Amino acid sequence: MQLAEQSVRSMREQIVDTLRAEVLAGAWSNHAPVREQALAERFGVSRGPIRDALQELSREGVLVYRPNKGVRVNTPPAEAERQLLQAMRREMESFCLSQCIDQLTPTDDEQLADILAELTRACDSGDLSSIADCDLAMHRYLVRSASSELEAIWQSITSRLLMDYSRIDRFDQIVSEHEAIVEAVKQRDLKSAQQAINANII
Amino acid sequence: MQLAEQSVRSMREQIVDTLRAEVLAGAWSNHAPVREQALAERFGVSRGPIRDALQELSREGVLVYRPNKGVRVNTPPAEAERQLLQAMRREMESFCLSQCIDQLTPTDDEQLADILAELTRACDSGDLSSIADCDLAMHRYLVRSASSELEAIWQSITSRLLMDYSRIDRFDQIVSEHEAIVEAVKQRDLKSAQQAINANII
DNA sequence: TAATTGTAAATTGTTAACAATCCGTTTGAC
DNA sequence: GTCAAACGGATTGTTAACAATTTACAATTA
Repeated sequence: MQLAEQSVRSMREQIVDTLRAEVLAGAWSNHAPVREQALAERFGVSRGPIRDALQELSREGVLVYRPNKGVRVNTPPAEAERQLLQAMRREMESFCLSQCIDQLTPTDDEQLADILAELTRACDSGDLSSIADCDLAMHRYLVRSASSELEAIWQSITSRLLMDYSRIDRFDQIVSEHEAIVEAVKQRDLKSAQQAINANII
Repeated sequence: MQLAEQSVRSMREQIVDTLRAEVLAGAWSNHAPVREQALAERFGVSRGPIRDALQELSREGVLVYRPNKGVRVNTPPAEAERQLLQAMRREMESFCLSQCIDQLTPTDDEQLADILAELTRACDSGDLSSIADCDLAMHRYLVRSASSELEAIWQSITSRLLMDYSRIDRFDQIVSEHEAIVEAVKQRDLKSAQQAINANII
């Protein structure tokens, strides 16, 4: 029953996560409008939860909402904006590390190691969508450990930054950068962890 | 007809703005849950648009959503979080000033002067809710002038900061600080304007 | 032919009814 | 008397139908 409760609750969240991943993976054109009815049939629900999800993604910056015209995929931020957003993201994640690093448990270390393992697997198989998912999952884990409050802001910033995720190459580099993060966190070495995070967010 | 279109469109936005202002003015308890039906009757609409508005305010950090239990007023951020949010807000507004200041027109100067006049009036009459509105309106004007994209993030940060708006005293100081901002902007003096903004965000 | 108006289909916005869940209270067993 | 299960009202979650708006296309006119 707990599981049912969870899944019922997370229906909107589940739709949001699915759609976000698809948009950030570049699966959607930003010219064709997004149709509510089609999504409703695809997910097997009515238009209500779909509208909720689209609204949330609009607020997040992944989609753009226009009155009476539905939503379309947002355009990437301009270069200057992008630099600001990256600076803010670094600031947030450095802060979150400083807040949570001394309260993490071996269980957290395992979770991070699991994410890293999955990221490695994704890089080996070249699954771009999965790589992006794992990459974000690790950063999100650290943000959420520090403050669930900040997670929504972090997501807004990160989603906008990833609207042109042009850095999915150099798989080995992605893996090694995240290895450095996990290792520094495991050692509870704040400075090194912050450096590793800053090196990863480029 | 254009007016009708606008008002129809902004129904949710209107509800959001009204409720946000009330919560930030401290008009709502954070213990009593918010009831959808009551709000629907108050605004003369059905629960649908109300739910949309509550969802948006939840994502913004003003309210907190709990599955099957509705929403309640959020609690203010912890001190460390607050400092991070303030640093981010300064960074955003400084950036927005640098982006927009050279493209502002005399019309913009007038608009800012209007907001300042209203703020002065609100301070004279001691209308706390109106003071907060005008204060935010001026900062929002500058953010929006630089990038409508950033406005949503700015709103998330600012709303959370204002969850304990304890600084509504020293009316004269609020007015003079905003006078300094408007004057520096009018002179197109970026450095001074940024200083004035930083002095105002404390 | 080009522009404009009219019309119908498609789409979004809103509503009210229904289903599922939560919460306080009562009932019953021990 | 105490605790737990069950009942009932209240509230949120979801759905389908209806209203309003947009869009595409055909018909009309200059």
